[in-house]
Amino acid sequence: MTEINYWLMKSEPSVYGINHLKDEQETLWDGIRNYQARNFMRTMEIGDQAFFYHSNCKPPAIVGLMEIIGTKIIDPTQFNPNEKYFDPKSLKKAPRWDCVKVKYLKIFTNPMSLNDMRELYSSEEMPVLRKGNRLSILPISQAIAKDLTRRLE
DNA sequence: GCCAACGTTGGC
DNA sequence: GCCAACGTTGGC
Repeated sequence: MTEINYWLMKSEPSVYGINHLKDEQETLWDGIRNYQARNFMRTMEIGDQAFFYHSNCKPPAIVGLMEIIGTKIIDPTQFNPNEKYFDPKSLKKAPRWDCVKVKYLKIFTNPMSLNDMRELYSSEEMPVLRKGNRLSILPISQAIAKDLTRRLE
């Protein structure tokens, strides 16, 4: 049995929330312009699962679950001058940014807020709790993922 | 709206 | 390669 990996992916609900994903069912997770976050995406594999985190809202929380269904996809927004995420320094020959495709799995009836997470886990075991961590894509350990899955229904 | 934390840029 | 200036994230 091969083990899947788990991730946490942030998005602002006013920009693209879990309900948007539920409506669309699938989406490209594009617009990531941070190398660390990009590098995490590059290690994702099809079948991995990601917890959907609502950021910059009240309260910040894990609200849903999704599955990675496509990897190492060149982010099309980097080449479009009309796009917010246009990167004039990215060359078609050597694209700087790529992304993954995700599929909606579920919305949790009882989301887990950032405060809840702080009470349940330490910042050592859960990177999203680390002070000043602004990365929008982060790994989640097997142990935490298991616990989250058990608590979130 | 504030601001701490941190990433990126670019002059030198 | 250093580092000041600047931009962004995101909790509060």
